[in-house]
Order: sequence, then C-alpha cells, then structure tokens
Amino acid sequence: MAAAAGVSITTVSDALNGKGRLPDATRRHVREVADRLGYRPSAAARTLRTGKSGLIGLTVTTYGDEPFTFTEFAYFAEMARAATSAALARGYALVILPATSRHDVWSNVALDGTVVIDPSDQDPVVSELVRQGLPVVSDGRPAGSLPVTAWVDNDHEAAVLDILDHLAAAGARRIGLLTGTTTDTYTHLSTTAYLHWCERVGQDPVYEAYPAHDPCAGAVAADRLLARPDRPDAVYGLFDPNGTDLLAAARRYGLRVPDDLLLVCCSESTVYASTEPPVTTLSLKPRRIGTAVVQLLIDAIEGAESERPLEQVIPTELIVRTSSQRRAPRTTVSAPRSSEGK
Amino acid sequence: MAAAAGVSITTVSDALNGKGRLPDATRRHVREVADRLGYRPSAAARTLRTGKSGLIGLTVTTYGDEPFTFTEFAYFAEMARAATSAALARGYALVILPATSRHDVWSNVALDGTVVIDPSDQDPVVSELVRQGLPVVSDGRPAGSLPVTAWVDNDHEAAVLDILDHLAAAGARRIGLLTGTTTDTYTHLSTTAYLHWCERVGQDPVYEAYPAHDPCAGAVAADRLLARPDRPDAVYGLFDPNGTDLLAAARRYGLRVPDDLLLVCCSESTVYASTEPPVTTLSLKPRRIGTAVVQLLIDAIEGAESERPLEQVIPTELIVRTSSQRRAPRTTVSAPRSSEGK
DNA sequence: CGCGTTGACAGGTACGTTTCTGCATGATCA
DNA sequence: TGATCATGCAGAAACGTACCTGTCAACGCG
Repeated sequence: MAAAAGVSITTVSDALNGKGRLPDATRRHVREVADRLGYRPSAAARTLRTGKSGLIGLTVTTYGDEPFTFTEFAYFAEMARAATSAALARGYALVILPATSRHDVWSNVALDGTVVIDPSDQDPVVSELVRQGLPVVSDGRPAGSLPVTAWVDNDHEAAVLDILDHLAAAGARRIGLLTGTTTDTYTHLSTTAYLHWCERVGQDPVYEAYPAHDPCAGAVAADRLLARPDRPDAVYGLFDPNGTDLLAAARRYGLRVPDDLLLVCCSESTVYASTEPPVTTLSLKPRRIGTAVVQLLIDAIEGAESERPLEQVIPTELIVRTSSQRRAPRTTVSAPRSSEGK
Repeated sequence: MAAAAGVSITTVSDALNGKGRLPDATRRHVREVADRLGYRPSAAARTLRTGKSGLIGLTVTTYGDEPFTFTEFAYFAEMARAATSAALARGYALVILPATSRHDVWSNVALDGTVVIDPSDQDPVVSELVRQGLPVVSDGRPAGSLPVTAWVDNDHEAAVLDILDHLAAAGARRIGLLTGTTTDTYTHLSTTAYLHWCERVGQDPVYEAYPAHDPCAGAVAADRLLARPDRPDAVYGLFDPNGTDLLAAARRYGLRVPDDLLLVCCSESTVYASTEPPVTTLSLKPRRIGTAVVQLLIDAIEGAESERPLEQVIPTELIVRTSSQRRAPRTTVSAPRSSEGK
C-alpha cells in the first residue's frame, strides 16, 4: 500500500488517520490510492498497537445452555437493540457473550469493556473482567459486593408497590402474584416488595412461583393461581408471557377481566394493546436502560470523567389498559359522578 | 510471563497451546505459573499473527436508524439465540453489526466471516466483504446476483400455497392477505405466491400492504382489510403482530373467529397459543436457520470441505390452532361423517 | 567411536499498525 | 549570512503472539 502510493508507511497512517503534518495534496493522494486498492487497515494490528478494539461484550445470563430465554425475549431484544445503536453511534460494536460460555471464547476476543445483564451474586466472569482492569457496567444493580464500574436499574420495589396500589384503587381486595423461582435480583426484589405490601395492608399473600425460563410452567402456574380456594381478584405477573397465560386461565374458569379479575403484567410486548381485553403492563424501559448502560461503559473506557452518575435508576412506566380498570360494579346502582370516590 | 516461569516465550506458547515437544512437567509448570499470574494471551496479537479472530458478524437489516424492527422481534431473537449457541459451541462469538452502519465500525473489527439476514438486492456491505475474501452466508436466498458463499432459507412460496390450501379446505371462499410494502425477498415471494394462487383458483386478490416496520400501521391495515366491501372470510398475515391486530379488528367488526373469519399468521411468538381463540401460525423455524447458517459459515471459514449443501431449504411448520379450523357450519345440518368431503 | 536421531528448549522473524524521533529542505528573521 | 523554525516526510521501535529454525545434550546403533 505504502509502495503503491509512493510514500512511506508513516505517511499512509498519518494520511488515513488525519494526523501528522501533511499537505492536503498528499493526504488526498494517499486516500485515493487506498480507495482504488480497496485497502483497509488491519483491525487486529490496530488493536494490538493501540490496545483498543472497539468491541463491547454483551453478556446475557443463561438458563440451561441457551443464551437467553423466552421470558426475556422482548426485553432483551429491545435492550440489545438500543445498546447496539448507542454503541454504534460512538464507533463501538457489540459482541454477544453468554455468561457461562467456555473460557477460551472469552479470552479469544479483545474487549474494551462489558455490559452484563442481571449479574448473579458472585459472577466469576465479572470478577475476572474487573481483575483484568476492564470496565464492567451492569443492567440491574449488582447483588452482593460485585465490583462493577457502574450500573443502571429500575426501582423494582417502587414499581411493584405502585402496581399494587393501582390495583387496590381499582377495587382489588385480594391481589395475587405470579413470580419466579430463580434467585435473580429482579425476582427477589419484586417478591419481597409484594410481601411487604401485603403485610402493610394486612392481606394474606397469594402467589405461585415457577421457573421463569420454562414457558409451559408459566401457563400451569397461572392456572394454579386461579384454581386456589383463596382465589385472588387481581393478579400481577412478573414475567412477559404471564398476561396471555392469565387471560387464558381466566377464560377457563369463566372469570371476566376486569370484572372478576384485575390483571397487570410486566412486559415490553405490544401484543397486550390488542388482546381481549387489553392488558395493563409495566414497562421497564429497556431502551433507556440499554442506552444508558452503553454510554456509561464507553465513558469509562475512554476515561472521560463522566458527568453521568455511576448508578442510575430509570423510571418504569405503567401503561394502564382495560384489564386493570374495573367498570362500575354491576350490582351497584351507578353512583353520581365523584372524582373522590374510593 | 516467560521470565516468571523461567522459560522462553516459545515454550510458553507451546505449553499453552499444546504444541511443540515439551515434557508434561514443563507444560504443567508453565500453565501453573500462568494461572497464578492470571495471564491471558492477547487476543489482538493472536489475531494479528494467525489471521483468525474467532468473530462472526451478524448483520441485521435496518429500517430507519434502528438495528432491527418490532416486526422481526421474535424471529430475530430466536435466530440470534440459535446462532450464538452454534457459534459458541465451535469457539466463535457473534458481533452485531447493522447493515447500514458507519463504514469505520465495519473496518474496525476483524471478522472471520459474516452472517447476513435478508440481504437486499445489491447490498454494498456484502459485496465489500466478499471482495475482501471473507465468507458470507445469508439467511434468506440472495436477491439478484449477490455472490454469497452459501444461504439458508425457507420455501416461502410453498408455505404460502400450503396455507391458502389449508384455509380453502377449512371452507374459505375469499382469502385476504396482509402484506408489506418493503421489497425484501420474503415479502416479495410470499405476495407473488398469493397472487399466483388467486389466479389459479380464480379468486380476486384481496390484500392490504403496509410498511412492516411500523407497528401502528399494521393495526390500521388489518382494520382496513376487514372494512373492505369485498371483505375476505379468511386472512393470512405475513408478519408477527398481524394475528393480534386481526383479532382485534375482527372484534371491532363483530366477526367471530373462526366462524366468520379464518386466521393464520406467520409468527414465532408463543402468545398465539393462548389468545382467544388460539391462532394458527406459520413458523419459519428460526432456530434451525440460525444454526444452519452458522455451521455453513464456520465450515467455510475453516476451509473444511463442507459435506453440507451450500444452499439449504429449511421446512416451515404450520401450527394449526382454532383460528383456522371452522366448526361445522351452523346453517347446515351436520352431514354424516365423510373423510372425503370437500 | 562416530553418526544419525530424538528430545527439550531458545532465538529470531513476521504479522500490520501507531507513534516517536530524526532528517532534510526551504522560509524567516536578526 | 548564519541561526532559527516550521514543514514534509522517512526510519524504526514497539505491541504480543505463532511458528520456523536452530542448538545442544543424550542416546542408540553399527
């Protein structure tokens, strides 16, 4: 390449990178020759020399041997999409790396930093990365004393309390929960928030837990919840498919939604806008999280003293639809309009 | 590292890579010291030296500036998941690279090969990659004369014809289509197959097209289709959300599914198992496609004379549910059982 | 005893950049 | 006119690995 342009290697490098002291004529000439030859500087050599690869790991938790689960489809897809966009805009690319992947794959790719989704308590991958001096930013606050560089999360407790209040305000007397058996932070925080709320308002907890990675188990658990003798008159489901599963279960038991059963589930899916009835959902705003996580990580990589806070809480959004808005009870004569009526 | 173990660089390399002629004692010693020091060979240096990075690009088509669209969520997520697993199992990792991404990002990452999802006619990225001598395998047969190394696809025409026959057998007299305005191969092949079928059986085509990347437009198009004077009594929707949108539209017009309207849509989503009624879906088997694509690509990368065919057609699967199975018509006395009845 | 052979390593080079340093050349200025 | 200085480039040293090519000892064999 240098020979083809009749200049030295240095000049080529400087011309292509806009450095050095070169007259515009030389710069143009080199670039032209490079274009004509289809010359691309070697990414590997550049990485070796500069120590920067422009690659960011995106680590997803695995259940079994699959990288990510049905439960998280919509969330993961949106989050990954936003993260990809944000990274790209700053010249980085994302590498998908399952947390439990073989060690050789991890050490075979030169990463500038890593995004970790929902890291477990003593995640060995995270510790290893941090030990190597790589910045690690997590989606979901780190459990235990995991030494991440920064994290972004929702306020799951507040979100759950909000939903329970919302359901109670809509007339729910006994609110049930569909939760998971896994030990991740999201499930844990949400469940304890539910239990605290029950304690506070003096309601017996009514919940069913199932392995969230198994879509069939979800349908069964939804059914079980509505088959209980102490059947709830409102349910919050922590996972994406719970909404359709609960709707189906309600139909099986002849329960009308929202008349006999109020429903909310946590989901990023748009299908709940056109189910019968449309279901109220809690959005965790994966796009904002994905963007924020990547920004924090790249700030850390580039050593820019980030003016962003290193621990960010993204607000959730409750999208209220028919399933959690009870019509005026049929057994009651419709009361005169009152904006204060409880 | 070499110094710490008291041996030469060569010996370290040989010991860690299982090459050379070293006694087990030396090999163990070197590995032990490496472990103790937390030493990891530099991926960048290895890539530079060997010319192999262990990275595979995963190129997704973009609409607007977002890497992938709502329409393809479930398909993309499943396909990417399978591809990630397959790549990982052979020691490779996936890099997400939007097709329209900035050129500098593409040339900043050392790829061994690339998977392209639904490449457009004269995709400049693909041409560039091929020119560089990199293997490219596409999900979806290449349009035009795109010189991909190999491809994997479904037989979309056959799938559509199958569905139309299925609907006709269920009693449909006028079958409508919900299709897209984009020019990708999937939309094109499916639509022409529909038109051919209509011509063959002598039915006037009844279809609405909308920009598939816009979820709102889908709902509107579904509504439009059922509002037409020549309203179809059966509809096939090419895109994932069409099922729920059509169900909602049918409810608005007081049409019962499947009694007044038969419904099928192409989707990988499990929600259609528990909608009211459950909707018949066509699965394109993204997991099989993702796996096959990665296998072909890695075979090409490693120069293994693949015993796999370079053009693979993955069979689709029609998951028949209530929405496309008409009960015995109410206006007719139920006929004696006859397995030949048309 | 000499010679080939094999085992066990060390040396050195190349991979393709980036970047520091150096060296001309011509212009500017005292 | 000589000293200073900016300009325009070339040389060369890394970066850390893989692998080819030695070298040196020990050993078996005729």
